[in-house]
This record gives sequence, structure tokens and C-alpha cells, in this order.
Amino acid sequence: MQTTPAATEHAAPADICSAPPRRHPRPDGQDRYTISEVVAFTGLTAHTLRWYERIGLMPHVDRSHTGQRRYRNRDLDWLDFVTKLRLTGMPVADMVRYAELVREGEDTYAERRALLESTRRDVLNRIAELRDTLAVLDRKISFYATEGTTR
Amino acid sequence: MQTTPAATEHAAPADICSAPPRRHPRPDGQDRYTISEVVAFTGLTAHTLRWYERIGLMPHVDRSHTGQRRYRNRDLDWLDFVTKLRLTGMPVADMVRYAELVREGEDTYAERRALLESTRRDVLNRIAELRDTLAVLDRKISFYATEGTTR
DNA sequence: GGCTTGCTTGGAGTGCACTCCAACGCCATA
DNA sequence: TATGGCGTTGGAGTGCACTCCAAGCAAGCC
Repeated sequence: MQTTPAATEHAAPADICSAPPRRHPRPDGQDRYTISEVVAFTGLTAHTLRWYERIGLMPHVDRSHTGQRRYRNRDLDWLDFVTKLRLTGMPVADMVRYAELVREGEDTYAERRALLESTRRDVLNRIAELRDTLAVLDRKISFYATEGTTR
Repeated sequence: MQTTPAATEHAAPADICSAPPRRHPRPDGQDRYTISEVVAFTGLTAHTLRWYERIGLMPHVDRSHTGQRRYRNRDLDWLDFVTKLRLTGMPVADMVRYAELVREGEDTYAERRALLESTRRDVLNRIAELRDTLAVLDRKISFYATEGTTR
């Protein structure tokens, strides 16, 4: 019952409104992955996965009877999201803050939204900066292109 | 003679095809700035400016008769460009490499262009990633917005 | 002359985000 | 039963890009 994939479990939701587009290949119908499988799926290292857990960036990960980590699909969804946040340049401390809010439940919706909206603004600014830089690069590249050819 | 602003000096060109859009306010007709003026113009710290020089990221900066740095407009142009490169996420080591190529003269046009083109590709990828992230953020934000309101 | 301000230097320190290490446990296959 | 492979831990180490420090010099002002 707890392994049915489609529904977001509300028992311990890693996050609500989770991943529509699946980014990493996952064997269908499975919901327990070793750390090395997660490494293969996410591209993160095992070190980093354990470190994320230590600093509170992961919701508690299940363990096998021998104490080894067994990740679930919702953990992978969460890791996908964290990876996205990370490449916005968001500091890990802020991601941990968001993770805390998720753990605290529905009362924190407003704050989570505020956090994401501020991140959204950062991303838009970043894109604008990059466009700007792109213009500079294009100008220089075309200079070198013509000079390089005419020489 | 050496203080006329418009022409790119070919005596010691910080970079060819230099800055059309002036980013920072500069007193017109001046071409010698103290480090603290450059701090005000660029937003970099004095520490960082000296460090850039030490690692070879700056073309040689003039000195006053007492040994203090006197930056010129071409130095400011170069710093503008470096700042742009930096916010693409380019490692400082690569920027130093580019600076070396500039010092080596016209023979390195092809390599400079290759370097900038590879940076350009990185920037485009980065923008694509950020767009992707933006979509995820928007989805989550609108979820929290409706849930937050309906609650 | 004394004080302040602004600059100089080499080298050491900081903060972030990992990244690695040593020592150990469990278990499947030869 | 032993060997290899995969996993575990806390704590230490790494690389990057700054960031700061202490000690000192030069100029301007009271």
C-alpha cells in the first residue's frame, strides 16, 4: 500500500505538489533505493547525500534492517527539487530553512511561498545578468571572428 | 596625448574592442584613479583589486611617484569585463588564462575567441537551466498561493 | 612634532560546499 | 572461511574566492 507510486503520501510528505516531470530514470514500481542507486539517478555523490542528511536538508531517510539507507521515490523527488534550487545559487543554509518549513507542516505555506518568490526574483535577475553578459561576449566574439579571418 | 579617452590605445591595450556602454560613473576627462575610487566605481573591495593584480588577472597598473596604484580608464573597462565574466560563473583561473592571452598579443585571437565561445555556450546552458528552475518555482508558488488562500 | 588618513606588502585566515579518511559492519559468492 | 563489495560513522581535509591582519610609509593638517 505504501509503495503505490502515483499518489503523494500525506503521511510524511517530502513536499506537496511533487514532481510531474521525472528527471532521472527510475525502475517502475520500485520505491526503495540504495545510496549508490541514488548516486546514479541524481549525479550527487554518496558523500553529498549523507552530508545533506546530516545538515537537515533531507527529510528522514528510511533504513534497512542492517542500518543502510533506503531512499524512496519521494526522496528522489525532493532531491530533484533541491538540485534545482542549488543551481539557482541559493545557499545551502536557505535550502535547509525551506526543508525545516516543510517539516513543520501546512502552517508554513505562506513563508515557503515568500521564500520561493524571493528565489524567483533572484533567478530572474540572474537571467537578466546573463543576457547582459551574453551581449558583451557576442560583441567580443564577433570582433575576434572578423579580425581573426581578415588577418 | 595618452589621456585622450576615445581611442583604444594600442600601446598597452587592456583589451581590444573595449567598453561601449560605460557601466560605472567616471569623472569625464580623467584617467588616473586611486584604489578607493575604483572601489566606488566597481563595487569590488580594495583587497580584491590587489588580489586580482597579484594573481595576474589585471594588466600592470600604473603607480604614483609614492608607489600607490593609479588606475586608468582602460583598467576600469577591463574590470567591467572581468566582472561580467565572473558572474557567468567562470573560474578565476580561466579568467587569468584569458588575461594571459591578451598580454601575449594578436597571435592569440583564435584562442581567445574559442575561450569566449565556450563561455558563451556555458552561459546559454545556464540560462536554460534557470528557465527550467523558474518553471518549477512557478508551479510550487502557484500551489502555495491557492492553498494559502483557500485555507 | 604629532596625529589622521589613505595607501602599501606578504602571509595568514575565513566561509562555503563539499570531499575524503580510517575503521568498521554485513553479506553474497568462491 | 575468506575475500570483495557495498555500506556505515565522526571528524578532518580540500579548493575556491576572497578577506583580513600587522606593520609600515607618505602626505596633509593643527
